[in-house]
Amino acid sequence: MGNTERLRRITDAVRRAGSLGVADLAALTGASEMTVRRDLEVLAEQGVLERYRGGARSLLLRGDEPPFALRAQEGLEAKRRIAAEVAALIADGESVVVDSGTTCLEVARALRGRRVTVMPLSLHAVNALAEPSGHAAGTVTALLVPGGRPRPGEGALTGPLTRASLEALRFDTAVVGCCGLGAAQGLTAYDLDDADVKRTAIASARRVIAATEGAKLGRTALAFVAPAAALHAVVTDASAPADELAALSAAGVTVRTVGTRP
Amino acid sequence: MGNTERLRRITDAVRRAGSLGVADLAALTGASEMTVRRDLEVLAEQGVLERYRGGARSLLLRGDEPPFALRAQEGLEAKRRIAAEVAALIADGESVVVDSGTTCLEVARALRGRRVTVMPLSLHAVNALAEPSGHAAGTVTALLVPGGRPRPGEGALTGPLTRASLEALRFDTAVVGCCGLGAAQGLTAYDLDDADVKRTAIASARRVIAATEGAKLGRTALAFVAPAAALHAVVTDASAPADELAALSAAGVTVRTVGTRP
DNA sequence: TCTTTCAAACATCAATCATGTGGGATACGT
DNA sequence: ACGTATCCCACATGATTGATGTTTGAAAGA
Repeated sequence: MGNTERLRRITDAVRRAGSLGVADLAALTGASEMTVRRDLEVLAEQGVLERYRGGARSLLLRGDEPPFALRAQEGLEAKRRIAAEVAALIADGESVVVDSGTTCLEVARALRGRRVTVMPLSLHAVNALAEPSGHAAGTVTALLVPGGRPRPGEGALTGPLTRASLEALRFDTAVVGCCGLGAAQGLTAYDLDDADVKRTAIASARRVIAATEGAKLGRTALAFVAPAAALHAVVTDASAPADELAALSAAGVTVRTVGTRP
Repeated sequence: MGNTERLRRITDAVRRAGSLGVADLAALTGASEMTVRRDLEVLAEQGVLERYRGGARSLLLRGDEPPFALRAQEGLEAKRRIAAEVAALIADGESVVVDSGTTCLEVARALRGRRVTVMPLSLHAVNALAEPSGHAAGTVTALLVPGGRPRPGEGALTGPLTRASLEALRFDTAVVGCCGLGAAQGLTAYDLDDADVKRTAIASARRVIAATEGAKLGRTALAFVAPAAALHAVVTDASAPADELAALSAAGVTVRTVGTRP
């Protein structure tokens, strides 16, 4: 779909300006007003913006995270590389709990077909691992679904059922994503329920790997999950600030950076 | 996709004959050999049959149930009507657990957008209820995902995690499907794990509705789930044998038959 | 070795989707 | 209430995808 780029530009423009007219957006994107309207309808359904007669205003005023569908596209290449590196750290036969989020979704995809037991914490990842992996008979990846209520849009499973599912099991490895990470502030997330799930996942795993884009390093989000010392390894990309990496390393975390180029 | 019909015919022909050549199937379906080969590949991936050089042999020799994708298409109209009737029996605000199986999948679809809390016991139904219902903001249907291991193909969630999820909750209504049902033999299923889940679901609901095609009435499958008296209502279609319906009625079950014609 | 069968590559057709255009309906400002 | 700008509903068009068939070189089995 080539409309993704246009949706992104509309989202950005509206967010930057606060609100914008349909005509402005049509001029900006080069598309017709009708197309812009259809786009706005889509974005309004995703909760990105709110429509009013003549234009739209952004609902993501501040540090709110953009909707899943958009984030999943951004920096896909880097996420894939990070995911491949994480998958390489996981041995056959292991049991792994994989967090929600777009980076971890790629990790789930990278584990598809591997001889491992996986419990993904988001519906997106569940779908990525269920069935369509091909050979229905010779399926080697064992899939475990946790209970919970899916958070709208994210598909992230949360709540007491998720907690109970995690507490009933012990994993070799937990792969967690984050919204912010640093040696000083530890691992943080935007959503309180998510943070709770992450914490429980970390508690039921022997080894914890954080998978995150470099841009998240040094940032802090609302909900505290765990101190940096709770992590055994961090896999990130080359865009990560060097001082943060050094600080994490000094805190005893194994740091792995995947190149931005092949 | 118009290929469904051809897939069904190939499946039937191979099952009837035990094994068949590619040329025979091409002649039977009127399609080219290449298309038949591609179909066989698909069916082999679904575990329906096994390929060998020159043809394929059926893997569903006995009373095994055909794969989910095929069953989901058969009698869709009747299933939709049954599902609509079941949905009409459920009041707004109720919490409902919906069993796995193709008929119950339609029930889940029928509940989409209703102001109810739903816990579906299969991944297919989870996907039918998650997100793409439109308005991300004004989503009224509360979705609860049970834990468990999805049974390959079926997507039916089973095992201790599923059991634990069910035992942690109490529902107003359980909608269960079945592979066999009768006043004498009770409600039965093919799969032992499924039967266990069904039993647990029934135990944690105040009211139990069985939704099933008429053809299942009077049949018996391997695993016993519950006596007919455990059911409060049965919704089926006009193809159900009258004597079975009468016997169920006599056992104190409310019987509802939806017409085959609108 | 030779024949049959298979699968990758290309061509074709239909279906679907994205987009644009016109016209009638609708909402907002005055 | 009126007028105008805006919106949405159809329908048309171009692009993309998916299913099917044909060809052809490779591979399996006799």
